[in-house]
Amino acid sequence: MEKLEKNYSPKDIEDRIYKKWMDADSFAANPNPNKKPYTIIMPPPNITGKLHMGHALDISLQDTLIRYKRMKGFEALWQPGTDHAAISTEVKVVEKLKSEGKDKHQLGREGFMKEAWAWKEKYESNIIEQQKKMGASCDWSKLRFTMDEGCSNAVLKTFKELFDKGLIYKGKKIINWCPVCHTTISDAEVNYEEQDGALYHIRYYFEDKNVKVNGKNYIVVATTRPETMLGDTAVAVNPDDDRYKDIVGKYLILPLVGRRIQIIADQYVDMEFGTGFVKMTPCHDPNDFEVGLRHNLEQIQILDDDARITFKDSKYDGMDRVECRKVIVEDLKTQDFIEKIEPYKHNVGTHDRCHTNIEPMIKDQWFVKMEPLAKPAIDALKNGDLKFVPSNFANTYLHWLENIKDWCISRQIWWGHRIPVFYCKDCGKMTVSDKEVKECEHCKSKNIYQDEDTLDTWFSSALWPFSTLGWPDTNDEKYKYFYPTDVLVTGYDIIFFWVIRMVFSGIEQTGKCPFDEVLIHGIVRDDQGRKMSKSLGNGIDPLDIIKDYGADALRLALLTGNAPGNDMRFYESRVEAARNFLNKIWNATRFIIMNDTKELSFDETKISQMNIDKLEDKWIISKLNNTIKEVTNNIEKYELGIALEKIQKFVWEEFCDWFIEFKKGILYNGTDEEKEAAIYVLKYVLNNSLKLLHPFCPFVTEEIYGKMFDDKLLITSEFPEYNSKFGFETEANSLEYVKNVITSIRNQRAELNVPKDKKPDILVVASDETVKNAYTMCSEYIKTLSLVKDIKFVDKVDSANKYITLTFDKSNIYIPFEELVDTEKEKVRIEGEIKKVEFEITRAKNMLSNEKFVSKAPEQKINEEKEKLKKYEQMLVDLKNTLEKL
RNA sequence: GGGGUGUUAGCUCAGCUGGGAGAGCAUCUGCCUUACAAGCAGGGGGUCAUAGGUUCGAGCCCUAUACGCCCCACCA
Repeated sequence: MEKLEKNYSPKDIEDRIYKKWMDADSFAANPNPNKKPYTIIMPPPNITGKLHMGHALDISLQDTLIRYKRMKGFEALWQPGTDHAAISTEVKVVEKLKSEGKDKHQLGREGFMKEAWAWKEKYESNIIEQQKKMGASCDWSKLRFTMDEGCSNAVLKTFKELFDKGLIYKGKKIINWCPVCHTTISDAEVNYEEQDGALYHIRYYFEDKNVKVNGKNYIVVATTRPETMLGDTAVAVNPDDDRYKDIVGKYLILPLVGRRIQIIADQYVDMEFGTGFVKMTPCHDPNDFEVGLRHNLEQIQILDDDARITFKDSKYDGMDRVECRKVIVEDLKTQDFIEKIEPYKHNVGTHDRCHTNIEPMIKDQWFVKMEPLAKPAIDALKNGDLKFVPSNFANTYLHWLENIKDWCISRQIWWGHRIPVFYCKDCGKMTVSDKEVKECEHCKSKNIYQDEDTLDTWFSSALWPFSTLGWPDTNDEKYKYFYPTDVLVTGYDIIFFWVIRMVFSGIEQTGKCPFDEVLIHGIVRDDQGRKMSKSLGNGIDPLDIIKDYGADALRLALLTGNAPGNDMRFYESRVEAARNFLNKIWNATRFIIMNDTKELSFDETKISQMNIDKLEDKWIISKLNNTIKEVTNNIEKYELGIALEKIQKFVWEEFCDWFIEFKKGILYNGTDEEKEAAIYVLKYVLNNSLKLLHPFCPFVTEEIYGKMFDDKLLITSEFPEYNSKFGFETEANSLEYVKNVITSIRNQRAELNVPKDKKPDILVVASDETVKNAYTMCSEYIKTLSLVKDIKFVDKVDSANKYITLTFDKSNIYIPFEELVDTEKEKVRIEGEIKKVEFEITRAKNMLSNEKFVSKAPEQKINEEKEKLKKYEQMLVDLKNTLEKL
């Protein structure tokens, strides 16, 4: 066995260990009839930049699960890949080109695509490097990309099938337009931001000067976007609004424009708000658009793709939308059309990628008809085919699906999957195909051209769970074996974007829900609870943390004490604590190696050879055994934070602080046989601890395991199993009793400031054989760990005032600190103890005398209380005795 | 407006199906004890937001209130 450095130093080991796994092909997962499959598909990171803390959490969770399942004997596939991230990437590439003095349109579609692919190559490899640094054990040989050939085939196939079923259609509808990115975006990509604006109250005069309302010959409409009045084609009131019943159907003259528009009645209008009149701009407001359809209103488009005004033969034509607003307001003021202007805060839709205010516009776009697709996705959840962890996210999921609108999937950008629709210049008909198209399928003309638009990025990621596994080839072995996948791990922020779309696409295309469970995690925030963002500059690069503390420490920091679905704050001190823990286990190993002078062999398959005769051996093995059971249980329920806390507690407290301390006496002064036995148990516990820990902090555990256990690989070892033979309940209880004794003596020493070199004999009065045995068997430990010279059993002591008295269940300890005992203080202390015990007795008595408790509580609980009562009553007698003697 | 969620130690958070409140950090005391000062030993610190209710028993379940956060809708 090699020696270990004094301090754990992650940077010396992590890259080397990762290479070791790669060389051994440990991450590979392939269809294997002898094993059960376990599959996680990685949410593909966008190739727009580097990974952030959120990714680090995502990776840590998935890697922990996949490593655990791998060790549990599953053929565990973690399918990696990246996402082309259509608009986001296109924006980045355009920016890059701009900085080089190039222009997208100059380059042309082909030239631009070349640049974009180069970008992809570069950023994809960065991302993969980072994932490897994190310890991600994905099967890299299966790396995929949403625009690779297989995924593209899946997209074409899906488009074609949905089109043939009538679930994809082209239509002129109102959509969200980003004037900067020059593309439509889906409803999900619109973010509403509160902005300061104004509510402009504008007078619209009646055409017929004789018509009056409230004694005036005009009405007042309120708007936040006065420039849109150029596209007004009506004014609406609520049909139940008694104030305006008489004027419905009358005509108004649009100020500045002179257009004749009618007053219509529609339920959409809220009578309570403002004046009760709403101007209708069907082309530039989604609600007005709907009203317009109901009333056959004229649609007048007044904005172009740059959000400049298009209003022929007017001074406004060609003005920017913001500029035009000022001019229009000025003109309205001059001509006395403005009633008033109020400051007004309101929500404005912005593009989530570039934060530009979006403009609703009517355009000819491609849509997915959602209602028929949503229903099976709703059913999947209701049937239990799909589960969320934590379960409350199911509400979010259902609410979205139950209120779903059609999904606009066409984008006016180049980077993405081009819509597989071809138009014939001769017959004018469309050809939709998942194969190469050479001619019009209707008239066989070769005079065809392809739709210029590409698909929403989520269209391809929706297929990710099966497109990565070989679909549409349903005979692909990977698909047959690994699909449907087991769990999807992702943040709650993309349930709408991604999770839902994968579910309905999976059900529609493969007939199966693509995963059984969705494990939702929260956002990693900064130490003040703010979202990490570029604009705030408060982001922490996972790589910086790894450089300082190692990936294992980062993983532990992210996983410890974190509950599914909850946000967490990231503190460097958390990482430090994690690193300290790793150093602890590192040094425990070092201790074992140093004391294993004969380099004894250890065969983990032959536990029966182990000599488990000491009390502390049975105790630690029983503790370990229980830890294994609980931790397994926690991991299976995705309670990784709890699992990790339990392992850490076991390793640090039970193993290091107690067990190793117990064993020091034997290792320093024991016989060879005793030493050998001790080393074996130490190795056994360490071996199992490493296995329990490996899924969480793979590097350091693998490193230690390699040094300790013949250079075998931990990653492919078996996860510990609960062993019913290792209960040892009685022995474990005895040792816990002794621990309590040791702690109590230490406590008194500390309270009284007893110097270390003062080692008294202690007197023990024990009323029970088991207790007495515990003292005898552990006498050496009590002596060493609580600095006691000797333990003497006596029947009683005459006078207590020479002693500090400690009372336990069925035993009392008397420590002769004659000159240190302040009788008065000691009395106060004992009286305090008596009060505590009396409180307990009262509590137990009350419970047991409560008829309802006795008749309704489970028997086990009642017996427990009876036991407690007995124990405390005995202790009370002992304490009172002591007090009397003082 | 609808939905979700939070309020537990000085700070950040755990607390599984209801059965005597936990961790890390911080803090105080004493220790350079030959695995580890990235450590050891010991201590202090909580009316589990408030008010009701269900229950033999509530941090946990129900109702209401207060304050906070998130998501959806997007009233011109």
